[in-house]
Amino acid sequence: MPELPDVEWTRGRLQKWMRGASITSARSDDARVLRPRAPAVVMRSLVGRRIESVSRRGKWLRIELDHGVYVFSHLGMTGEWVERSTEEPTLRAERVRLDLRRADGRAASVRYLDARRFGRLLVAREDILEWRELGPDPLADGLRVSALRAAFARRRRAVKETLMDQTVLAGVGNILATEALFYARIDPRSRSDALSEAQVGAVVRGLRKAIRKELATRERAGDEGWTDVFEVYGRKGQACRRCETPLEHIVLGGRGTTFCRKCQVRRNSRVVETGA
DNA sequence: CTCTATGTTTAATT
DNA sequence: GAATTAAACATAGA
Repeated sequence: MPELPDVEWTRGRLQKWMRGASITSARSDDARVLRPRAPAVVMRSLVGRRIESVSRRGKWLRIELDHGVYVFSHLGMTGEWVERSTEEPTLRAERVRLDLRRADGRAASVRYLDARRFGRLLVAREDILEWRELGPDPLADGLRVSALRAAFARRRRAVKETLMDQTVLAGVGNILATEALFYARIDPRSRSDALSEAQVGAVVRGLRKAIRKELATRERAGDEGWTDVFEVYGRKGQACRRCETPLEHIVLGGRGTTFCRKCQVRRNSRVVETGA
């Protein structure tokens, strides 16, 4: 589930479920998700706290409790938060359970599910390093071409890898990077430091378009499931929607990467590589 | 059985 | 030391 649009959608739902409520019970025995601290210790620190707000930077969620306590949640690859009744038994892949008492006296139960357990849940009294090191968030801070171009210029990696670097931009994952580069008509293998101002501008517009599209898909779906329709992600071998050419699939930085070799032009600097 | 997966961290290598 | 690359993590689904 987890890129900026999914996490933002999750933030809204968590806030709706939790704001103003108090935690009556907190349970988890999952040492992996709660790493590096002991589950019982973490859970004990939550009982009795009231939830004030839920915020997000990049792919991190920050649930703000009273007494200056923060719960940081990262969804990893397969994490999700759901709301159930307190009677609902433990769900498949349920790792954390928070039972709540709302302002109106009603009880509710919010669960964190995560099959692969790449996600994390941390409790702290200040912002954690992973949160502080994040680059600008496209929604909270906006995207600025000049700043992004400067960050691009400092890296020699492929533009897709640079886009997914969370210290460059917070929240861009494999889907958003793949889709944005298709909209921008730039080959994902292009070195980020080879892009012109105009090309970085195209990447920024591509990111905005991809983010808006995914947020809209989620909003429209409400509580129902939805199917994301992508331009290129997950469409290896299928026809490019722009020129019908079969889409290419490569591995870049260890991640599957789909693109159109005809529409997406490679932008490389002319500087000769060092070495043989 | 094999391959792939919306992410990040860590060890190894250049 | 900085940068890059591969492997690891854990599980489900095609």
